[in-house]
Amino acid sequence: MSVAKYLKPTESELEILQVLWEKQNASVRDVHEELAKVKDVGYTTTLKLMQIMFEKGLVKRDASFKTHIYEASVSKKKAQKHLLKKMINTLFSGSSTELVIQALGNHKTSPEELNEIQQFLDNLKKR
Amino acid sequence: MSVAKYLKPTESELEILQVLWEKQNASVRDVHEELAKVKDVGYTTTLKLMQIMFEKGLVKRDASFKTHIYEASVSKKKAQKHLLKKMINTLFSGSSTELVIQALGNHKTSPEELNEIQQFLDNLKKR
DNA sequence: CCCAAATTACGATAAATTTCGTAATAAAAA
DNA sequence: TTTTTATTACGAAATTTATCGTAATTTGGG
Repeated sequence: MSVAKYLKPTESELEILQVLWEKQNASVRDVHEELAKVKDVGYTTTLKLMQIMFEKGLVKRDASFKTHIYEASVSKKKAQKHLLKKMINTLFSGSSTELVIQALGNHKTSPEELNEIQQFLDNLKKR
Repeated sequence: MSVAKYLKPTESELEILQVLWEKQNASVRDVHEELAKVKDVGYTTTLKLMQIMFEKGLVKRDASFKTHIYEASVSKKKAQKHLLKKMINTLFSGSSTELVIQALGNHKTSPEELNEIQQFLDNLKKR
């Protein structure tokens, strides 16, 4: 196996993970109501997706009560790290510098944020 | 329509675009041989995918000869811009700074590259 | 205890993606 | 010209993802 399945969320799965990362843990209804704000989708669709995610190991759940409580089994940071790396490799010839420059160039970044990044760079160089 | 289809390449389509961006233009065989280096896949599969990409408008092709010559119809830069933006929104709460720090933190970046980025930042601040 | 409301389980279907075999076509070689 | 070789076209099947209706289950209220 090249990469574990839980690091390859689909679009819909990622949307659900978003909610779980934000709320820490949530029932299907909680998640569904968040999704329903921005998406026209049925409750059982969300339920089914979350059940599948459970089978894949993408989420954990506490089933001791009628209403199961779900939680992401991958941290947001880990997912970010993995997907970012993948993007750097597939779209930026493996160069994180290229990606950084692209990211800063395309989006308007405030002076405060630029300072923050510069400070971060300075710290990196010190090591 | 929310987003044009050509900005939503699938995994396999992205692999093919990689090759086309690198080679500028290429026949199905050219592309296939590149893919075959890293992937076990049949020739007609690559062909079919490229035909579908043509129908979607993801690639252009010159069919005046028997062997059609393909070319990406989206620039690498444009695809980078779009997919990066999408990732920032879905995974980094819309903050490019967050993404940048994550990207630099996770990958070992050489002092030369760090300097390059700093220079880039300085130029950004001047405007 | 029984019922109503909410939830999960299940299964079927649809849609999109990926795969490849076979046939048709074109070009090059003999 | 005939044969061989390479390529494209076509269509079907397999796989993955997304959708939702209906049935079964659980639980809290009356």
